[in-house]
Amino acid sequence: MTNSDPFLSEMQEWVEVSMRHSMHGLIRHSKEKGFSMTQVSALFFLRRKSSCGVGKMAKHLGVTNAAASQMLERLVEQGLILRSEDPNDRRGKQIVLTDKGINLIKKGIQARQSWVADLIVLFTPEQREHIRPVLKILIEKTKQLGFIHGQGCPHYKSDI
Amino acid sequence: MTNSDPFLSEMQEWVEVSMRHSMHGLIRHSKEKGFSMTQVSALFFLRRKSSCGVGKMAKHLGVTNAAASQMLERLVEQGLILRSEDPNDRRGKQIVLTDKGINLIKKGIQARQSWVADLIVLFTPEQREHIRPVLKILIEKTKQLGFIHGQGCPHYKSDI
DNA sequence: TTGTATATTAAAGCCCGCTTAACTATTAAG
DNA sequence: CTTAATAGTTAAGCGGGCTTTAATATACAA
Repeated sequence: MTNSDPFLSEMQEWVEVSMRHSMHGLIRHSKEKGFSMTQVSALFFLRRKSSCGVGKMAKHLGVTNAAASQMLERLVEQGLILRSEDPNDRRGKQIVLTDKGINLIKKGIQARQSWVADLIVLFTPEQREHIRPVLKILIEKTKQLGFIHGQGCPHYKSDI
Repeated sequence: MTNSDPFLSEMQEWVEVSMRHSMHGLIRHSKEKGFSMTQVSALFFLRRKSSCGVGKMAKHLGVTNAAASQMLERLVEQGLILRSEDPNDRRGKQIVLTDKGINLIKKGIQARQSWVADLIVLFTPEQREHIRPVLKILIEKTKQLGFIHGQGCPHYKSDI
């Protein structure tokens, strides 16, 4: 059960501690604003996709079309998304974020990242310069990973 | 709105990409097993605290005592936690994880961190040796942060 | 003993998220 | 044109998670 690779262990520990702080901020923010994780997940997905149909959203969330349709209806009522007919295929709908929805997401991201501002003041300028190139390569490789996964597993790309 | 500090931006970008992968794994795992985020959050909290009372749990989750009591009852029925009388104060209850609950959490953590194993193979041995000391200091400082926050803000320490 | 504070439980009711099944509307294929 | 296939909505129903309100049990203090 235990890890023999210290590099893996350290990476996992870093993910664990950073996740704890990020989730703290995001969950508290969502709860205060009265949004469920499903709704937040849907909004984050829309932010990445710019626009999508009901079926795409359902696939992303891993629920039926009916469930997605109902959930999106609530988001429309709250003024967070816009749902209009797809001009190319009138069977479909185009769903986009409203300004209100965009602002809500921005607040969510801020809440999720607020601890980072508290963290970085703990580093000296020398430490920062030492950390930066490592961060860059971590980000770069992790993004590659996302791309690879995106091809092999097109459904359920969580954006939270 | 935009960040002038490149170090802050890079740290935030890292949080964003790593969160996406971690949440992907955790949400999918929880959904497959049929557990809500509230339940998962409660189990993670118990894992950190070893044991706690209903009131503590309610404060952690940000809900009323009644809500926490009901949710814990469901976890008892599922065999994930044990709820017994506190011998020191017979008004209270002691809640601890069962082996089944511990195993479920371990699976959740694995699901959350599975992408890390895919990530680290992308690094050369030289890169790993370069990254490791940086990870150590990031972890160390972030843990300090958690401790500071824990004193100023004793409620709502999210463990997810 | 009599309050008073603390902690847990029960009951009623609401909303959310999900499912299945049935339905409408549009597009594509024969 | 008829028949399918596709996209989305609607309705009924279930259970979860939450609240408020009220009831209960224990501990401690005057």
